[in-house]
Amino acid sequence: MLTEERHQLIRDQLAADGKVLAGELASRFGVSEDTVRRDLRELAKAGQLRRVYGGAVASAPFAAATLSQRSRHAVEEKTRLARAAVGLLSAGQSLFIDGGTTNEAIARAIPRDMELTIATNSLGVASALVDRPLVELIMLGGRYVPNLGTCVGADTLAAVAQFGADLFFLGSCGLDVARGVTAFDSAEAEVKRAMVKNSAGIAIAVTNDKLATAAPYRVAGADAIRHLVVERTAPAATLADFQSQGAQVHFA
Amino acid sequence: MLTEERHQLIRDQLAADGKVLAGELASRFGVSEDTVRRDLRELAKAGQLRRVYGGAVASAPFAAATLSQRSRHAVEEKTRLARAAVGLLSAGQSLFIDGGTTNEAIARAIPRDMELTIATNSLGVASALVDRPLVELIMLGGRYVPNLGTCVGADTLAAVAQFGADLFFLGSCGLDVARGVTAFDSAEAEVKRAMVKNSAGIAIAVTNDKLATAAPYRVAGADAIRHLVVERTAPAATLADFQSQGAQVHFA
DNA sequence: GCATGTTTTGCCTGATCGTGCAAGAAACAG
DNA sequence: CTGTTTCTTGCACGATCAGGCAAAACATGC
Repeated sequence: MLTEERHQLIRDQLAADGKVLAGELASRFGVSEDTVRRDLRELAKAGQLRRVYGGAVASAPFAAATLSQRSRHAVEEKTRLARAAVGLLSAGQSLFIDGGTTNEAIARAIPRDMELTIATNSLGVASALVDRPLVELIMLGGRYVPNLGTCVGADTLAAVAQFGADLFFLGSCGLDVARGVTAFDSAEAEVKRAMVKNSAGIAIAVTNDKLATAAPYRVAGADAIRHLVVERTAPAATLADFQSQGAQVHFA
Repeated sequence: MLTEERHQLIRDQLAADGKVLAGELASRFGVSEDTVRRDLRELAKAGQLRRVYGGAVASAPFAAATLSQRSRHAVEEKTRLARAAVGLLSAGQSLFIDGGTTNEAIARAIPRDMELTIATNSLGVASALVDRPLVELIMLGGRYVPNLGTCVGADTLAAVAQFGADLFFLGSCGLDVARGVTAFDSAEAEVKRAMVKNSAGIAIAVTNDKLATAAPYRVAGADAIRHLVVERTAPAATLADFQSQGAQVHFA
């Protein structure tokens, strides 16, 4: 097995799982742990991952948010949501993809052989898409906000205005039938609103903890949601409310 | 068996498997490993594959390119260059940082306690900076080009025009006293020129292999370079030429 | 046919790189 | 605190590499 091959497999697993274990890689590759450690050290030096005791995790922006803050359960759940969300896509579409860990999972779940045009203001989403040769990637620039992992501001709004999407994967901070989709940050909400305006349809993938909650800044009404991707365990009553507003519900 | 025949078979297997092993090819073709190595070397020179220890892999999609296209030595060398380049900075400055592996190394080398405003069109540079709380990061959006790892195009130019920098870390494809700084790609060169225009000073960090070489598209004249960061082993004659054009030379 | 020059190939040599092993240091868990 | 796991460092061995050299294959011109 080529050294290069191992490096690629490590990158792949990092993109998929967000982490790798030194011992596990060693037995999978049939080499000593020392060799794996050397591989990890090199990749870390090249900035492609962050070394931690026992293995490595994806380098920012995934890692910090994906692994340390969230429970493992949430990661798996989001991956499931992402797989279901990707089912809404068809080749040749153009998309807006918003920031947030769920949307990053969606970006990672996009199949490598699907041709798409994707505009995003999230560095995490963009990073997940860089090695998809069939994806035309438009980065929506602007002032980067570390807490959000996305770009916002006047420059971002100007860039959004130049793009039209068939579908918008909206990252949601709060989702309530009465309040609609809401965000915690004013500038963030502004960008989301611009994306809504330039999209033919809106899709939202959320974990249960976001359902029936609201944040200060309004992005869109509940009736604007076309597709809602939720966990199987989502409360039926809440879902029925959204369906009555015209949303299609998809289970992960 | 014709040389050309072998080359075609190698290309075929690369397209199918993504990798080839020197020893395996030798026994399959019934030639010595040396011959296979020569084949691989030629194909690599023509950019049709990427040579690695033990064989070769399909030439690089971005992720692989960033890291491994370069030898271990190059990574270390670039890290050294980066440390020296960071020495040019002082707190409170605003910077343009261009794409390229050397500039990504510079971004990683920026101290965590330094306050800076940084605009970049490179996803790699941006990713390296996301967890630096004191860095105000401006992402220059646009159409993302996988081969370059940067955003280019009209949107990028518009974003560059809105920013002014004290210093511009220019990624150089070719650097020659007569031809100046040159790039391989037309759109890339255009963005670089816009950054040059909006910067008070230009800094370039290069490994020896870029010195005294040129690419098709001109970015700036040699006299525009204020700081040139080079390896200790850089040829003195070449450096003297740049110094006579007004560049300060810094050794890694 | 024959001589000459070029290209290709295999082998050799010294150098480099990747790997596993061992010892000591460091990080973690109880 | 103690014991365990993981990590780094140094070392040795084998695999792989680039460059030089000479023989063989091939092309070219007379």
